[in-house]
Amino acid sequence: MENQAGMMLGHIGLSGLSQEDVGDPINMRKHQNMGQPQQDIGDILQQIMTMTDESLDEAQARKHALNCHRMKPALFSVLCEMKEKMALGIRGIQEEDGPDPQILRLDNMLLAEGVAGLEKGGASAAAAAVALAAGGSPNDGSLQHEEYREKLAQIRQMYHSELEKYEQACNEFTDHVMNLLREQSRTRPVSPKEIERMVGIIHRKFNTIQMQLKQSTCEAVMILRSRFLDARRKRRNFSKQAAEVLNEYFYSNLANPYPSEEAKEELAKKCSITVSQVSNWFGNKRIRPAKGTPQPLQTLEDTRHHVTLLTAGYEGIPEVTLSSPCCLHVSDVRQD
DNA sequence: TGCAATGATTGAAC
DNA sequence: GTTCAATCATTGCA
Repeated sequence: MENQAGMMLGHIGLSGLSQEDVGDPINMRKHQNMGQPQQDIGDILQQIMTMTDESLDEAQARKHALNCHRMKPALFSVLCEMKEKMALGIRGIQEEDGPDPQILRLDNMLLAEGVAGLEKGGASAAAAAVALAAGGSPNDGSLQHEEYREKLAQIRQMYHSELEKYEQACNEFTDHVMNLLREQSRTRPVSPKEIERMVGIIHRKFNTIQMQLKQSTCEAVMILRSRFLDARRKRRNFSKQAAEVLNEYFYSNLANPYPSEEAKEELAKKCSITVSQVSNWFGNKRIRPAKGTPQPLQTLEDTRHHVTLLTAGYEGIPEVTLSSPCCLHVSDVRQD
């Protein structure tokens, strides 16, 4: 032990210092290589090394004496400095600055999904978006919409409660470590900078845990989202009334069954479906040959042929003069 | 249960 | 961007 103390003294360059020099770190550095053993410092270290062999009371008394020793601050200051230079400098390089881009990405995603940030708006908007994507109207208050919102709220609640727990644990642990280090700094060289660095390390560790929480929350939201988006294939037939409205438009515009954007919007409103559903319906209707219903006539010749077929076998029907393609129903022709 | 009807999706063409 | 054509997947009926 004594040898170790001697080695330590030599190692940290405390040999050859006067009392005044040791009291003043600047002067101490000046004399670091001067070779004369310094009795006071030696005594202190000697006492530290032998303290473990003493009884608790004796040790406490000695500890107190050491704490009050006039050379103690100087010794700790030098030890801290050496420690800083030898060990902690390497860690300093690894310290990162600025927010982690991955955390930023996760934060943005959670914000967009309505999990992070204020509940109003975000969650509802996300739910509405999913409802729309699933083919429903955002205003229809469908069960799916409600269910999605409910599940999202559950995820949100769990996320916030876990986040709160982590933050609380982080603060508690940081306080604990800081108090511990402050306490220990009375008996071993722990500089405020080292405490600060330790706090940084703890925060980074907790940030990593937080990132994992954010990541798993994002995954949960994605799974939920895909589950509800997959429900899009679970189609519902349009109501009879909606089908009637769409058919009416289609057959009234057989010559040009391509509703304008405005017409689509109006039809969508009338049928309580989305514009894209209207587009889908017309797209399907145009290419699918309807049984027993007239199809769009592309040319004037087609229309004339159609009229000829419809009027065949009927007498007294005036000749129809056509200047453009159109569509006639049997009921249009069979009249007195 | 099989099958036709039908809403939705996808990829190519424009 | 829209439209078409092929296809998928579900619904509803006999």
